[in-house]
Amino acid sequence: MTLPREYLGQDCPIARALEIIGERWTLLIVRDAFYGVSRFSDFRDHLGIPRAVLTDRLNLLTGQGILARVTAASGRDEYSLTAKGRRLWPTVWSLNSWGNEFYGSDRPCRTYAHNGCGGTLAADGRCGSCGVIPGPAELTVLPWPDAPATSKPDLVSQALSVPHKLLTPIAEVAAS
Amino acid sequence: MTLPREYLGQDCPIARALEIIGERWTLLIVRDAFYGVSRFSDFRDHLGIPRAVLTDRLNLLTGQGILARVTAASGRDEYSLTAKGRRLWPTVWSLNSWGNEFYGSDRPCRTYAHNGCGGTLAADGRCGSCGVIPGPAELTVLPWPDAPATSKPDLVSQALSVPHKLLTPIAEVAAS
DNA sequence: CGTCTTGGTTCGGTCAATGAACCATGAGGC
DNA sequence: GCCTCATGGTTCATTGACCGAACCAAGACG
Repeated sequence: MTLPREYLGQDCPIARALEIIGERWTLLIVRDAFYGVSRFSDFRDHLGIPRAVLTDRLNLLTGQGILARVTAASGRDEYSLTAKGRRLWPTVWSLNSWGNEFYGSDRPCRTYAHNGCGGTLAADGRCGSCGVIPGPAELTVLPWPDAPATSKPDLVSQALSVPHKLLTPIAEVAAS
Repeated sequence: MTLPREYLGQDCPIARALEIIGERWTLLIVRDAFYGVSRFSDFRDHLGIPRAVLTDRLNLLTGQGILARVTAASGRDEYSLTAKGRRLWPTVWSLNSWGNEFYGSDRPCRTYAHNGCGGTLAADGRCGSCGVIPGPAELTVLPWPDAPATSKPDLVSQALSVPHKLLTPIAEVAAS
């Protein structure tokens, strides 16, 4: 039985990469992992993905060593990006940049700030102030200026309504 | 009726980008367009994609202004990347880089050379000699060293068995 | 002991992908 | 003109992935 996800006969690293992360939802899960999302229910609530599909994708990503699954002391499973997963940041950023350039005009969107110098990330991934290309651990995602606080009720949307360092866990938000 | 390709409710440029180029085959078509593939039959032969799906994807990509369709004097349709499509190079490159880093060990793969200085492109997209990050128009794709000339019979594979500048049309290969 | 949360699995229905067959147009040979 | 082939599709039946809703098991909590 051949794998259903396979692009047959493509001796190409792009095809190989897309076999792993090219399925529906997969890169959005990775994006949320960069935001610090780690729990099944938070992925579920933020993405609106069917549970069965989320189970499948999390198993695939952990099986490929992109996410690491740890059962926390509380008994809840937690998922976090491995080094291999964090190497997907250029891909995630390039999609963000392209989507923002060609489809972001109708609505302003989140921006990314370089932790050290406070500069804003430009389309090419460089910090607008100091010119370096920061990795995800050096970035803070900022809400768009006129973000309505009531945009969405889920924990992740609430956590991202204030500046949030990438790769740091989504904190429990105190009831307002 | 909601669009089947939509990620509902995601106010995010990444989700927006994936709605357009996140479907199966789409980014491989874009990759081939960077290689200079322009004809329906060449995409078909190189990718092994079902005709109906290729029709659908080419219509989608031209509808979104990523590819431009021109009916050549010969009567054949030709597809080429627009400026918006060429802005997908960072995404394509990042996937190539990630796939090569984590899944390329079993088999060496194509490398990319910077036209000006001849340096080889590193994983971060920089030219190994001069340090700039070249765009696709400044790159040449090189076959892997021990490439068997008989690897695949289709025109595109043959054209890529010798060094080939990106974005230049796949030339007719003279019979050997 | 009953209820709630978490993290799933199962199931029927729907929709997209697949491969094979069919078709329309235009070019070239004769 | 007539036949044939290449190109660029469309149509169709089958398969498989995605979907939402329902169900389930284990642990926390009262």
